[in-house]
Amino acid sequence: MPAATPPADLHAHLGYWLRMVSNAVSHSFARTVEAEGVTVAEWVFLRVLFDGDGMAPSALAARMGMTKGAISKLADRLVDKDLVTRTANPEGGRGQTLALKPAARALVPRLAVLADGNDALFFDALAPDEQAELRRLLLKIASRRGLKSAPTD
Amino acid sequence: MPAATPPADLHAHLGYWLRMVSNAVSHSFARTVEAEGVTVAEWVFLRVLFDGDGMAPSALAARMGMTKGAISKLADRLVDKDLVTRTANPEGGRGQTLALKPAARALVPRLAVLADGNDALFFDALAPDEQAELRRLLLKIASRRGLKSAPTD
DNA sequence: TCTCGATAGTTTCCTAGTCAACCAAGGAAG
DNA sequence: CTTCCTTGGTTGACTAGGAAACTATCGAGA
Repeated sequence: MPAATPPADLHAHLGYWLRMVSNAVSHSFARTVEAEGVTVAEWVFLRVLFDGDGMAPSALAARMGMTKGAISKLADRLVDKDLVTRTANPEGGRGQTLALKPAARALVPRLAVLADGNDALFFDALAPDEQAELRRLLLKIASRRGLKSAPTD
Repeated sequence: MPAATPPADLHAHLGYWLRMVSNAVSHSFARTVEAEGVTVAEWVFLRVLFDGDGMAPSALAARMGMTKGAISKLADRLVDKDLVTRTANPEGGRGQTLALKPAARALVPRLAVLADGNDALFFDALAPDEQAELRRLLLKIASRRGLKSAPTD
């Protein structure tokens, strides 16, 4: 009888390559936005708030796929940076509203440009039709698995 | 003149979808291997050591794309779990050798099965030729950007 | 043979998350 | 009206990793 089959190589898994490329893209983007004094999670936070300004933390948590606790701390940081306001429900109840300050509203478009540039940096290695194909495949997996919230890490 | 063009939507970026799918795959895998009492980084560590047993920490760091510090701590944990031995250079010098203990050698194939299963869980949403295409595209990006070390987070 | 620079590993500090316990505040059912 | 359950948000304990300072060793060149 033959020797036991060796365990699958790391490189055999699509998940491996996905993680490798994804990490490289995210890491590069993190370095880039650092110049604007912001983290990737903060960028997502601000971008979500840019449309639909005035959201509850819980809504952001759902939208960003993070826990309430993480959003709470993230909001703290952004308030400290004078980018976001946190206003309690006027009727004294619970529930608060997070909204962008003007500085953030001015910042988001600049960050968007950086995001575009970072995307191009990696995906311009592919021809336009290949980019479209990659998008299609990723969306197919995402929809099959019911993924909907934004990744941030 | 028209209103200023709005900043690109989060979903417009390929990096967004890449991160979303990658995170989902990794998170799912993390949950899975948890049953074997191991983290994803530990799995990669053990798998790398499975071939080429007896490696220096620095070699592992390079191979896994992690810092020396992270490897040092990772090795600590695995030694604590009785999966890895850390032997100092017999000649008293610096440089040490990390190697798998029998328990780890038995564990790796089980983890490999879990890795196979996790990959299938997500990528079976694609037809075989689509899987091949996805692999080709990811490899193309990885090679263009000179990515070579294993991702672990 | 000294010295200095590169290399190997560890350690400390920091960041950014999760998880789970907690503290309201609402609202429904009795 | 009151009791309880649920929901919104904060906090504290914990984890994993990066960066950089630190320690120790090796080796090359004067």
